[in-house]
Amino acid sequence: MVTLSDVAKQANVSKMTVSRVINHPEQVTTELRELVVAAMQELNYQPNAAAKALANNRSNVVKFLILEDIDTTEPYYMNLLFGIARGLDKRQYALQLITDRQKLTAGNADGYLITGARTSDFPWLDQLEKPLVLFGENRYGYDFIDTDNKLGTQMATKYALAKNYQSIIFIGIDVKEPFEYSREAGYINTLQQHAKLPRIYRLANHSRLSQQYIEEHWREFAPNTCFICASDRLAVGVVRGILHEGGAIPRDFGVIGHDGVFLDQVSNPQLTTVQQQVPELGEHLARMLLSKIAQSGAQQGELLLAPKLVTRGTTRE
Amino acid sequence: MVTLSDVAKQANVSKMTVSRVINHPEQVTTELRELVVAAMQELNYQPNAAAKALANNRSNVVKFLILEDIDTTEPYYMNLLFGIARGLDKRQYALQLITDRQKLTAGNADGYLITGARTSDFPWLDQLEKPLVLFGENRYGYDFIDTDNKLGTQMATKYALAKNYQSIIFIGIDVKEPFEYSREAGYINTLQQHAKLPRIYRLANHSRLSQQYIEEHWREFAPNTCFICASDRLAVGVVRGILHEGGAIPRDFGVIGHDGVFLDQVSNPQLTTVQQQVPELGEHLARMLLSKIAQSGAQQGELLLAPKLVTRGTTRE
DNA sequence: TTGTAAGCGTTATCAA
DNA sequence: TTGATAACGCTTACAA
Repeated sequence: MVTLSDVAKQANVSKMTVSRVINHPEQVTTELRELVVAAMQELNYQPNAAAKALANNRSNVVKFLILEDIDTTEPYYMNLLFGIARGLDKRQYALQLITDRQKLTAGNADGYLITGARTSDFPWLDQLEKPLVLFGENRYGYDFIDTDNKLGTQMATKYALAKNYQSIIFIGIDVKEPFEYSREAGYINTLQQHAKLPRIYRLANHSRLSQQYIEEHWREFAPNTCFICASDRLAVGVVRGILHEGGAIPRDFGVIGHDGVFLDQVSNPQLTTVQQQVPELGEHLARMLLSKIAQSGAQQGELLLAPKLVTRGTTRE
Repeated sequence: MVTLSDVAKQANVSKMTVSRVINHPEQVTTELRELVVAAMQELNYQPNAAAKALANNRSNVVKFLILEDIDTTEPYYMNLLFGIARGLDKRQYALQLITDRQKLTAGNADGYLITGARTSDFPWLDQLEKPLVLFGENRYGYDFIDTDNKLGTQMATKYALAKNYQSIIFIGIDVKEPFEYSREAGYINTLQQHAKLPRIYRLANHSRLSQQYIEEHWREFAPNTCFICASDRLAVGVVRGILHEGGAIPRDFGVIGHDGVFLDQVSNPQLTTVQQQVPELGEHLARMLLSKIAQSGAQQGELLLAPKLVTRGTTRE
């Protein structure tokens, strides 16, 4: 294994000069810096993360806690995880996946990424001693990153209006969480701007339930209606319900989902959906946490990433 | 931060005794050991992974390389990842996710977990200097863990026969990989034992293709046929094709998938499928790699985990 | 600007 | 069986 000392010898300088070239290059003269850089390349020097971590009183590990039930976690998290991994990689950070909150404080970590946190979790979040970034909106001042949920449903609703669907109905998820409020708000705002009355139904997030709902209330839905759904799961059920009742998609009925991960593509027809930029969200999560760690816990604020409206088979051309 | 020294003081012993209690407890007398354990608990001692790693010339990091295209990786890997995480956690190991093989040897790691490796990858795998375990069958002597693919299709085929489907057709994935050969072998064996002739069709792994295939060859399939599919994707397409042609599932046509992750449940009707024990596979992967690391790279052999046949709506009661 | 020395928390080695 | 010492590779603090 090539160490700092090896590089130092090769470049005829002290270990410290090599260390400075890596961490504070501006403190080193250009000639020495170039000598050292050349030596590092020649020897293919790979810094030892453990030694660095020990000297810095760090662990170079970040924990990712998923509070939602795994069985229900759709493919979504896979993409998020890859984004996080990409963000951590650049700084040689590794990841620990946690599903049991008890294990969060066991072992070492420099900070925490937490998803699925609800209001009831905030008390124990406050007890944590390491920097923390949430994935998902909250209104209590925790740093977070999320999709711009409001913008997403605004885009979807505007699109449905532009495609001349007369009646626009929102199928929401029956939870009292900020992401759902934001999605509903985007829908309501846009309708109001067009002097239309909102119609919102809320269901647990299962395709079976939304399918059943559509079938049972079929007579209430006139042709020329578009359903804006708070998830692709709900959207898939709505599509099935409409097809089961003999409705024509996309001619008489439009359906727009939300999330845009996997399910939208395997469904038939493929869903028009508000696609979250999941890997990018993950990468920003990692970046925000690392910079919070570097700034010894300083507040980072919030970051909303714009989603993309992907138009496919469940809305008019 | 509580260190070994703190515990040592508290217990009135030397650091080394504390270290031994942790790593070689059999070398310490019972009384001292109890004293030390008590002190560790009282102070809530958490070993410093970085220091341990440095002293052991380890990194306490394992890299997980995914060679397949992420976009096509279904939810499957999420579960695998959680299994791996669980296996690593117990020994305070952290994970780095890699999708770019170039990055595998950048930075530090004590070993590699690799999935999606094909024969063409073996040359560069041989160049790797750290212990390595593959996820997925291979016949070149690399240590690996996989589902017992042959057993899975045997179970599926026997079940179809037991349910009195007369004709049993295999819809395979059109790749030349051991897992596919094993799945086909399980099907062929079982049919031969029942003096029936195998019928195998191979397609790329997309539901659209299998649906299309069924529709285009519909007249070739007599009622009382069961399709054994090499993936849930293919199975979902087969179901759609049958329904589209007006076939009755499960009365006249049975469909059995393979994998049992997510897709089987969101499909309608829910699939009968050969369900892989994915989190367990992940946990065993981690365990095998850690023990290989501990044994400085000793051969670990192969491990096949039995899948479960989950019977649902696409086969007869 | 560069180098020296000490220390981060742990473990292996060797001596008692 | 237990303890003192040195070492792992790096960085901070201080000296030159």
